[in-house]
Amino acid sequence: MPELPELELLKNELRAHVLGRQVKELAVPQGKEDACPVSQWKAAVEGGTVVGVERRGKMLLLHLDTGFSLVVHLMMVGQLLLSSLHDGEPHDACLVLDFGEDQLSLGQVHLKFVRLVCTRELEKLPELKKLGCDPLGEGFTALLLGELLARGKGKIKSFLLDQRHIAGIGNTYADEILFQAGISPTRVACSLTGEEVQTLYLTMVCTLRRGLDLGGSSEMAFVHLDGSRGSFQKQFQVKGRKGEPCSVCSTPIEKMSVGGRGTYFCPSCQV
DNA sequence: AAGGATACCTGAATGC
DNA sequence: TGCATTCAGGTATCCT
Repeated sequence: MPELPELELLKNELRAHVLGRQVKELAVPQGKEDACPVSQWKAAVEGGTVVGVERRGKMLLLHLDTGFSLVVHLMMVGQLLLSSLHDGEPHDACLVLDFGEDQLSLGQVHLKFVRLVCTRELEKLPELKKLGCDPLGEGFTALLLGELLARGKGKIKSFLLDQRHIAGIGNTYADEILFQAGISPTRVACSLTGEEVQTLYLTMVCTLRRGLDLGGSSEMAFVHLDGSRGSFQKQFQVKGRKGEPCSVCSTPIEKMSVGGRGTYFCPSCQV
């Protein structure tokens, strides 16, 4: 599942490879034309140069000097591939940015999760407006996390997944973070002690950075711009490990449903 | 306003 | 082999 670290890696790769390049053509493959106003999009994108790449939560933003920005959410299975780096099979693209000698293709995701908007109007976009703070951003501190948690009446796992509070954490990282913090996924968010908030803050930042360092998690579909996979999934302590002994106390890892999401945890370490 | 339940979407795995 | 079903976890939306 692409979550914050995976999207952050893609952002860096896009900055390295497509920033400053001009889009010669925007191609919408056959069969996908009905999903977006093709001629409007072509007019807004073609001839434009990529002048900025940003990540907001799990969304990627490509800013063009035409005054428009592409806003993309990869959902669960979306992939971005750059033809000059990736020599495997071409995938089922729904959108292709053609830079002439090189093509960036967006695949496996429905065009309804791609937005083309005026860069000036960007902050009005509801999907962006609702996003909470970024756990790897400058302003994110243990103090701020504590203030957010104090307002949370639901379970801590659901709190972490709610993009309105903190943007970028998904089901996989949430489980790993809570395991590292020794906090049960069913604890009520506002019940965490000051010490637990501090621990949660540190493990959150640490786990996300670790995902970054290991090239992201490719348990399912995530790949880099060149098609290569990350390796963080090999380091999971709880995700997908139901029945296996906990790495700390050897108690079998359990699975339950929290807020309708599969949740792995150690019943002994996490209280 | 916030949280819970539900629906929809995709690919993978499973069953017949 | 191939089709239908189920599951998974993203988001959006409705309801309380």
